[in-house]
Amino acid sequence: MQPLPRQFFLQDTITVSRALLGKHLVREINGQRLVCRITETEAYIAASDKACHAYNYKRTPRTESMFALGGTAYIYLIYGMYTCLNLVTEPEGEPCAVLIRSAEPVEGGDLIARNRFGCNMADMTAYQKKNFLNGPGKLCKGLSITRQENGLDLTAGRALYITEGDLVDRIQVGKRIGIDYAEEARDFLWRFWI
DNA sequence: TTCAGGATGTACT
DNA sequence: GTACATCCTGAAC
Repeated sequence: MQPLPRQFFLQDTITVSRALLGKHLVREINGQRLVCRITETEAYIAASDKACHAYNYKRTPRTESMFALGGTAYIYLIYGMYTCLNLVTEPEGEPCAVLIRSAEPVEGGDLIARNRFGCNMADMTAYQKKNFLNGPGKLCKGLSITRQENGLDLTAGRALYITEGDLVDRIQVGKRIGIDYAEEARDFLWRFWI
């Protein structure tokens, strides 16, 4: 399966956020292929969004990769111990991105389970199954995504990329999570899930 | 099943 | 020094 092309990521951020639902996120590491289906996303848009790290085009070492053109990975450390994966959107110089909040395994499930819990999928408890990849930090842990992948080109078809997945028809919309500090932006309906 | 609290380090004031 | 696009544990119910 081919990686989605540059053009996909250069679209409007909300459009990309919705379009990413059902797509497959592919992680290649140590010659292994880990694939999961994206089920929840959030949009972050520099120009209008106080919750965006690059709000008002604020450029810092951390936000640098958000300024790259669409199709770049923006990965940062949160709360001192977890990483979050974002896919940069829009043309170069527009620091916008989509946070991948949750997913479900499609291929390489045992390897993902080992990254998460140190056991195969069949040995996971009911609680672990329910909390497998349903959060941005959990997803990165399961797919072995770290800040080393920050700035990576998602269209090159190596290490990390997106492919066509499943068609999706009932998209849910709501407020974003964990950004109560962001004044009016906390009420933007920029979270999408299946 | 829900809830409070702590872990932990980087970015930015 | 403070806040943070989170997650896990343990206790109460």
